[in-house]
Order: sequence, then C-alpha cells, then structure tokens
Amino acid sequence: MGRKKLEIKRIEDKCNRQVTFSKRRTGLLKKAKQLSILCDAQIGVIIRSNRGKLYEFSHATSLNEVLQKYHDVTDIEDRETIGIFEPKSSKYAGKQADENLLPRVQRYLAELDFDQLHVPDLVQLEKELESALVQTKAAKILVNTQQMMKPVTTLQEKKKLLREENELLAQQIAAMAKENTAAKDKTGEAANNETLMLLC
Amino acid sequence: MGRKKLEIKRIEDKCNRQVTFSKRRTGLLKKAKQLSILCDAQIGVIIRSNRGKLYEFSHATSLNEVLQKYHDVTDIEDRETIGIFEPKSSKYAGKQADENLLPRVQRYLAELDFDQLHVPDLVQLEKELESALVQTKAAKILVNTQQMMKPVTTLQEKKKLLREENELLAQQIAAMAKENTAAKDKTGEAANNETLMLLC
DNA sequence: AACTATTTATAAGA
DNA sequence: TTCTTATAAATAGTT
Repeated sequence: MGRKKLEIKRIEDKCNRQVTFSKRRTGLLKKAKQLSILCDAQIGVIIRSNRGKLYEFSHATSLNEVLQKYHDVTDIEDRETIGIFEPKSSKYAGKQADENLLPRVQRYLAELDFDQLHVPDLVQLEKELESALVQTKAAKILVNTQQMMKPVTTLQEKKKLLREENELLAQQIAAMAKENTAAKDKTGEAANNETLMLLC
Repeated sequence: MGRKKLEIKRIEDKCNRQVTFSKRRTGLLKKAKQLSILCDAQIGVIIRSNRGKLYEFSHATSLNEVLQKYHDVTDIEDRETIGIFEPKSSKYAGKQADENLLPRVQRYLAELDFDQLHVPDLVQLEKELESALVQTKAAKILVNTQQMMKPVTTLQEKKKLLREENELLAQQIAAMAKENTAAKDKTGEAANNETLMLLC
C-alpha cells in the first residue's frame, strides 16, 4: 500500500518503525471504528508501543453518556464517601519506568519461543500474571469510580483521562516487574509470594 | 475501497451486513497482526458480532493458554472478566482447577531457587505480563462496556454498586499495604512504595 | 506534516 | 459461501 511492497517483518530502522507505527495505528483504530459502526459489532482494540504507550478503541461511544447519567443520579454523600480514593495523579506526573531494561531485553526475547519455556518460568509467569490482574482490577475500580463521580463534560476530556490512567497503570506494572526482578536478584527469595497470595 | 464509496453507518440489510462483517473482520485482524510484527507492538483485538460470536487477535500466541489456566484458579469475578476467552473445546475445559493448579504452583514456588532464574526468564516474564495486561484490558473494555450499557434500574442499586466497589478497593489497598510491609522486612527495601502511592 | 505512486482492502456482482 | 474485479482507501517512500 505504498511506493513499494513492504515485507511483513520487524522494521529495523527505528525512525521508520516509529513513523509506520503511527500511521498504521491510526489506520487500525479507524478500521475498528468503521467495523463497529457498519456491522453493529462490539470491538475492543488496545495497542501498546514498544515504548509502553497505550492506545485503545472501544465501540462504546456512548459510555460517556451512561456515566453522565450515573453521575446525575448519585447524591453528594456518596460522592464524598468515594472521593477519598481519588488519586492525586499530579504527584507522579514526572515518574518514568526504566527505559533501559525493557527495550534492551525485548530484542533478546524476539528470538525466544514461548513454547520452549519451562515449567518454572511458566509458573513464575502465572504468578506475575495474577499479580498484574489484581493490580489491573484495582486500577480499574479506581478509574471507574472516578469517572462515575466526575462530571465528564466532553469526549475529549474523557479520552484524555483514560489515557492518563492507562499510563499510570502501565508504569505501575512496569515498576512492579522491575521490583520483583531486583528483589530476586538481591535476596534469592520470592519477596512477594505471600502477599501475592493475599492479594489473590 | 470497493465498487462504490460506502457511508460509515450501520448497514441495515442483514445479509449485506454479515458479509461486510466477515470481510472487514478478516481485514482488521490482518492489520493488527501486521502492525504487531512490523512495529514490535503489543496488540489485543477482540471482536464480538451482534450475535455474540467472538474473534480475537493477540500478539502473544500462547496467551490464551495462560489465561485459561489462570481461569481455573480464579474467582467468579475474575472469570467473568477473562471468561470471554474461554473456548468450549479447550483442553482445560474439563479440569477441576482449584484442587490442582494453585496448590501445585505454591509448592513449586516454595522450592524454586530464584538465584537460578536468569535475565532471559525474567524478561520473558515481564513481556508476558505486559501482554496479559494488554489483553486483559481489551477484555475489560468489552465486559465493562456491556455492564455499563445495562440499564441500572434503581437508585438503590446504584448506591449498592458503588459501595461494593469501594469496599473492594479498600481491601486492595489494605492488602497492598501489608505486602509493602512484608517486602520491606525481607529485603530491607521499600519495595512497593511507588505502587502503593499510585493506588492511594 | 504533506504529497503521491502503489499496494491493499473491499463493495458489488457472479 | 467463495471468487472476481472495479474502485476506494491506506500507506511507503519522498519532500
């Protein structure tokens, strides 16, 4: 679909890859939207760049409307009760996950076949997955609650909000994985095992 | 992209809609795959036809398997979140999970020598964790939306819903605080401070 | 960010 | 459904 036929394999040139990512991401989300409208289908798309940025599409365009209604019928008292969980995201605005480890290692992994991982790896993976899911759930509750409590006036605002929350969540997970790595390297123990169980 | 320009609005003719759905669904999944390969991006796509049939793409081919195992050891609520991945013919379908997997995993972890886990393992782990997050979020988008779309009938119901979410969240935070303490004791580090702050 | 030559996706027809 | 084909759309390389 361009000047030349492009082979479907990882684009090695970083700059070119970034440009292509931007173009095709836009295209994919557009296609998703069209399909959901044309065919009345429910579609969720989530894209994560190799640098951790998140983009998503959901067919639920009227979600905002629903949330607004939700807000309107909820009384002040409840709003205040739940308000205590509201995060002050400005505090963490500057924080970034480690930019060295992940990209460096991801390349290494490109060669690895997931099927060749052994049981201990899978078990560990599963453990982490559990933890991640719990975190996701917690964050999800936060996001949902926040959205329900706040009058979200425009679609733009809502999108921005979602994006911010997504980034927070991504950072959280990255930090967690990193921390686990560090803990294991240093102590030779699974520092968080017990607590992970508690969480799940 | 065809004999005529097609307006992007719901196709009323049922037959035509079905054909278009089939074609565009294929196209969308193909695009998703290409993007994930070309740009080394993590992508999750979930499509649900208006008749409930599911189609999906994930850059992580074996993620389904992991999620299905996870399904076996997880509570109802989580199952509902992830449940859309459950194929009826799964090799895990018949498994009576809880009695098997979780205890086995726990035992395994207790015996694991974490000093022998090397960087590739941990990195793979980290990558899959991110995959899981992406896919889970995609699923979440679908599930949440569906739940949001249900008319919430009474004010009482709404309050109840919010309170339940609140309690869940409080539990999560309490658990995380506990985890934080435990991690500190073992490693001599403030392991989770960042994460905890993010949640609170 | 635009441009445009090509490739790719696909709407309609068979 | 599946294939064919004319046409619309996406996009690779360029500026």
